[in-house]
Amino acid sequence: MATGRTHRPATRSRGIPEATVARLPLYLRALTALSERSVPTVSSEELAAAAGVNSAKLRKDFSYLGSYGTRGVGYDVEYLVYQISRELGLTQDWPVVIVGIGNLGAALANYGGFASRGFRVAALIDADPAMAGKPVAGMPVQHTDELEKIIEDNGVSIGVIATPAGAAQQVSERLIAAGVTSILNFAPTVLSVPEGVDVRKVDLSIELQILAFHEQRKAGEGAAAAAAAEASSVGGAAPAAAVVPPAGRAAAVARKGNPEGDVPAVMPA
Amino acid sequence: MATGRTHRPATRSRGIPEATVARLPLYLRALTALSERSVPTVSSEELAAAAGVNSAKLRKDFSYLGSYGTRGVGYDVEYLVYQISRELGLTQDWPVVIVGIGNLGAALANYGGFASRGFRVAALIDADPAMAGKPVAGMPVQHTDELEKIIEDNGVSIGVIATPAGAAQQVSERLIAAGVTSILNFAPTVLSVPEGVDVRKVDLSIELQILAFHEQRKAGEGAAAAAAAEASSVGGAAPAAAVVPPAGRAAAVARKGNPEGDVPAVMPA
DNA sequence: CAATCTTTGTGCACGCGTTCACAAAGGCAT
DNA sequence: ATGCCTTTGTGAACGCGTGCACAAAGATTG
Repeated sequence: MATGRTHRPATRSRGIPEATVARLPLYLRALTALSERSVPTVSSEELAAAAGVNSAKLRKDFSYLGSYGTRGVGYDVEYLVYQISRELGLTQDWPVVIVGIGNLGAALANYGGFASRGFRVAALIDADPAMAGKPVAGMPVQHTDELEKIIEDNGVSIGVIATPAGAAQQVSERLIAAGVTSILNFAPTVLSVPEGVDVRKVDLSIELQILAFHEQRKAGEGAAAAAAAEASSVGGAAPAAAVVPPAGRAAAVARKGNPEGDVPAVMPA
Repeated sequence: MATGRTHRPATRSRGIPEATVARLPLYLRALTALSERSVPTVSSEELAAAAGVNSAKLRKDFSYLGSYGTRGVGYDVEYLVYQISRELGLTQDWPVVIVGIGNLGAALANYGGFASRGFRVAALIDADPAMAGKPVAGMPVQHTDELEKIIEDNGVSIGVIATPAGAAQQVSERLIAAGVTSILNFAPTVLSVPEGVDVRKVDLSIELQILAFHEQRKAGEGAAAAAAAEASSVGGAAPAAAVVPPAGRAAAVARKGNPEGDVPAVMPA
């Protein structure tokens, strides 16, 4: 997965642990699938398997919601779907705006599942005047100048930022000033926002780098491990540390141009 | 951020805590920016601010790498960039394949930052025969039949799945069988993979749902809190629990069709 | 109606991650 | 050369999250 929440640990939301909240959508998805197959009840064991988690963890998670299971039987699928949906606030309508209609923004706009769970794309906004009026996903792109008006008129509280990194902070400030209090940020930047505003980040680059780290480890254990691996197992970083010249730096790394700092996680224009 | 890692807690990679690994790309980005501005050194305080974390946490993170800071001065930017890059395995070339060239897959293929940090798109793969040969991001899309050959010929170990949810599991199995050991999954499904394979998931829908949860809480605290909030503060779930009829279920929630279970986080086709 | 069997709900312990706070280290000025 | 001032590196405490393991609860069967 992507990176975790930024800023504002949100301590503990009304008694429901953050970790549990993050899993509820997972359970909901699995439950919805069961519901469509008209399965009446599920045991924690089955559902946990479907969601890819530990059954004890799942039971504990549900216990925070008030646990409506029946011992010896399991959980009522329909009822749980309702409970979780309500807890997540999915029983109401959430208008969202997408700012930055580049490659990624357009892809997001076309995302079908967007509308399904209570989320509705209220507007597509882009700073490029040439984009204004162009239909994307059956909806005309509007110019950034309209941002404030759109937010207020539609009562938007959730904004999606898919702009280049350079514009993200400013866009977030405008969104927040206009009333947005939750932001999903696809731009590769750390947004600094005031207290009370939630930001979640999705960053392809970071995900790949984390995978690369583990990938390198796997490879290192196999063959290359013997390369320079003098058993200096200080439990520390890596064996190569002793090989690297304390001054032989960035040559192989410091890449020219903008490494990726100026475009959102996904973006061409 | 998106959702966290799936399966395989990867215990603790060679002494570097997983949480630290997840932050290294963040530091690297901030350091790269400093490097481009030719800033020679940074203090943990400054860098931490740029990366949006606590300075003590940053220092501890760096201490796992072997800490190359100078007391009273700070860290050498260039050197740190190199160290982190090496630690993340970014000094080598990582060929990746993107499977599922729909809206999202295409957007990912066009992602500029992809190539910059050592990641190189080796191939674009799609199951639709009509897509075969079509150029996307200046590269011809290849048919799924070629998948195994492509993986092996290019020594690909990282795969990106951007297919509909229904195809994801099968695609992952083929990728893994062909030699892929790290997967970045954009499809809204839980992939079950064998030991040793790393999977990270990016799921727009889940992110939005988590934001909605917090958004609802914020709104609830303000006005609606008084609605049915009899001080039944059991520390449990929510006040509304007492309001919901124990049998009045899914009506408002169980949406028809496929809620979003069949398309990747972003995707039209 | 009683016994049995299944499955929930949770007390408890453990480990990771975060944060504080401070001693050690090193540069720099005098 | 000596002392001051800054900043690192880390010991220790704390809190969250996870998972085990089991008692309580209820359905089901005879």
